[in-house]
Amino acid sequence: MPEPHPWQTIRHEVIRRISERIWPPGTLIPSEHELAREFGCARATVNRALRELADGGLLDRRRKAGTRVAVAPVRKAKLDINVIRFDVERRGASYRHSLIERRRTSPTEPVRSRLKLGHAADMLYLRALHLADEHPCIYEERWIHLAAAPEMLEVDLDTISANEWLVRNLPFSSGDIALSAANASAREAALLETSQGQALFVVERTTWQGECPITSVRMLHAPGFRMRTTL
Amino acid sequence: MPEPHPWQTIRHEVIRRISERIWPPGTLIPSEHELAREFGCARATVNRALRELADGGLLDRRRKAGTRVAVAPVRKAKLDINVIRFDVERRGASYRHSLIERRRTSPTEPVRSRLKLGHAADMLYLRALHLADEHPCIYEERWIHLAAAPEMLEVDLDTISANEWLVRNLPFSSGDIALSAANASAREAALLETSQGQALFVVERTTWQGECPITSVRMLHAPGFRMRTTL
DNA sequence: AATGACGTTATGCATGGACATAATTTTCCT
DNA sequence: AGGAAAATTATGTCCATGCATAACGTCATT
Repeated sequence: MPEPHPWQTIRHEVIRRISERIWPPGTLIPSEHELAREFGCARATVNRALRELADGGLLDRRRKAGTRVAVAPVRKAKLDINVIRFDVERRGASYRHSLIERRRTSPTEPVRSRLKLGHAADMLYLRALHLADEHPCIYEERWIHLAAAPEMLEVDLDTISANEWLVRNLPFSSGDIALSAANASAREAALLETSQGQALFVVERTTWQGECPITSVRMLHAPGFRMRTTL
Repeated sequence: MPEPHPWQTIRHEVIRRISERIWPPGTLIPSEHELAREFGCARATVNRALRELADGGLLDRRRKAGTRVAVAPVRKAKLDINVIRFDVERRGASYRHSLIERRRTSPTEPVRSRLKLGHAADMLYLRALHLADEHPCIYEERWIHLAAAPEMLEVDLDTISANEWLVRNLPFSSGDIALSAANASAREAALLETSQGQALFVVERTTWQGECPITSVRMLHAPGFRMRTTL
């Protein structure tokens, strides 16, 4: 068995002491100096281990005050936001996507406010369906800010999905995501081959390049979809 | 304005070069040695910056092969999993929770398989409502493995929610989360003061201490709930 | 008793050097 | 030509040390 690196060993040992209540929640744990002496390593190595745990929410660290086991841990779960095609293909299904509508227009008021655009703007409005093994799995409605992505007008959206083109060509610097649930409208139900009123998992995402909004999308997942993660 | 630390400056500069397509997706960026020379700092400092970006999915790093700008970035969004009471109180509402049912029993088959328990086990089954300003915001159904948390039998669940007690007293080492959407049953609708069939946001969470399952919970959020995060 | 200055202390970050590891490239042998 | 072995190289990690910074405690002053 290959021996793990020291900082991983330390991290694991700290987790053990916390989960076995050797260091119950709220405990002030030994300083980096003391732990470095205990584990026979440099302080930087202890720091690396403790910093990772603090990032994960298991420890609270403050200068001078020391390091405490978090009392009410705000655990951080990492969600992987992937290109839809990859998710589908990883499940062993064939991927296809189909454009339903493509219109060059001005955004409606709610979209403008979501993108923090005060004025009207030249945008592309898309509606598309993502299919796994020819069954619809996601229906998306998307606004694309043409000032941020003028090349989008030339892209053949039957070959590549807007999402994938954007991700490949406009690596964004920030974005926000909202997850919620909504009842399917009659139109949405028809597209997703389900019935009106069916509960759908909704992902809304807006991405920015610095101050400039790029795209805002609302994705409705077919019934049965579950987003999983670990913590 | 206080000047940020060198590694943050470097991280930011790398993000800039990626988002402005100075280094388009797929580019092999300079080695740590070269960047260290360029920024006039130690290689470890560059390493810290690049490692963070690779963790976030913006860079792909491989020994010898070098560091590339991710082609199809799997962006990582961090979800904060908090104690419900905090979320409610942070919104400026008063929090209360109310126990609906408390039963000591054996788990049903689906619960057993979710907890990876082959045999029957002594468990506590709880149903409870979380209220914000006296309006229901979450209805939860929870199973607690008494072998892992025997003290749970003594806890006054009108004073503290099961979730909060567990989080404070049994810091867990791992867990998994599934997010989905479901239509409200008649009973669920009544509890959440909504109508049957309403789309609800569902969070299912199972936590473990090493190999030993602690608790499995299904939380139904009242209509309008949105889980937000950034990336 | 409240306030403010100051020393102490634990974490945060940086440095420069080193060795480890993985993967590519080159060389050498068959 | 084909394949094995060795050199190369970029990242991964570690160490010892040092300074920077935030915050707690103490003690003197108002």
